[in-house]
Amino acid sequence: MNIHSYDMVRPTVPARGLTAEACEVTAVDTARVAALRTGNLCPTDALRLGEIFAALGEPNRLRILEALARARSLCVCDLCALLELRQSNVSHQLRLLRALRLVRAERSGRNVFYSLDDSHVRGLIELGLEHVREATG
Amino acid sequence: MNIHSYDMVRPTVPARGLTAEACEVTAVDTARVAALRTGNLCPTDALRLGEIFAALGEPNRLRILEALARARSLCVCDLCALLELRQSNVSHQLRLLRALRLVRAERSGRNVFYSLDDSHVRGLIELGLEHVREATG
DNA sequence: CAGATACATGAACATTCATTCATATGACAT
DNA sequence: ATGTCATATGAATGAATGTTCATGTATCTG
Repeated sequence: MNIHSYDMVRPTVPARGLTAEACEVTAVDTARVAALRTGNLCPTDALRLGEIFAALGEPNRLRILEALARARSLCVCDLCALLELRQSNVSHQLRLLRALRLVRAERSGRNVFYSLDDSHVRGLIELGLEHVREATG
Repeated sequence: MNIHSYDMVRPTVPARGLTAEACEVTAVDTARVAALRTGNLCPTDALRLGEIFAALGEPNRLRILEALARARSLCVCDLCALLELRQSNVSHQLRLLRALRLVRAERSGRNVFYSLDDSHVRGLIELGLEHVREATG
């Protein structure tokens, strides 16, 4: 995922591996495939969706989001302390999460407090946990 | 995310960047941080959860899952044709998705048909899309 | 203003990981 | 058995990206 396009500049080149490739397979149910092609997820939605999941797929970002889901809001230094991560690291992750509108920043004096900018994140984490806990058994 | 541990061998070393790090911050709300520490997401759940999201965070895997969500089941070659990906590529992705119990394989003659092994995946995709479509506006 | 604190950011580095090629396995037909 | 088709897998490689260091910016204090 071209996740480092968080400077809000959408990538102009197709994401890695999304270039058209030859399909070397012969026994294809052509009709079915054609039918599925219509009703496809539109490319930009697919791209954004992938970015969201990629953001959640990084352990430290996930921990940040999970922490913010429990605490209503936390400043950067509290996140550093809680997660035992370098301030620089946390700031970089927060920048990405901000760009994806997953978190929101609010300045208060010298501190910047972050909170979830989205009700869906909590839901995604919970739904994911359900799967994990079922699959583990 | 240590996603290439899909040989079902859980990594014995901590994932990248999860090693304990010094926290160089001074002005921490210690009480609050301590309170948040309890009730934390347990490490193994966090790891698995990250793996799930990382799996969904890769464009081609996401496209595979989205295709399987619409079609009830598809063989590898149909997936290749639909997504215009190399067979080898698709097989590798499917292997990962299998290991995470996101898809299920069923052999039928020479073909192997894949389907979603999990009701949550559909939900995760839908929830993610909701966010994307809101945030885009 | 000078110094300190909290956070942001750029560049560099190290690692992960997606994709490909080559090849192996498994199933069916002849 | 031999050949072909469908899929799986190992190794290699190139690109993406997480983390760190060094430094910059903003806010408060004295």
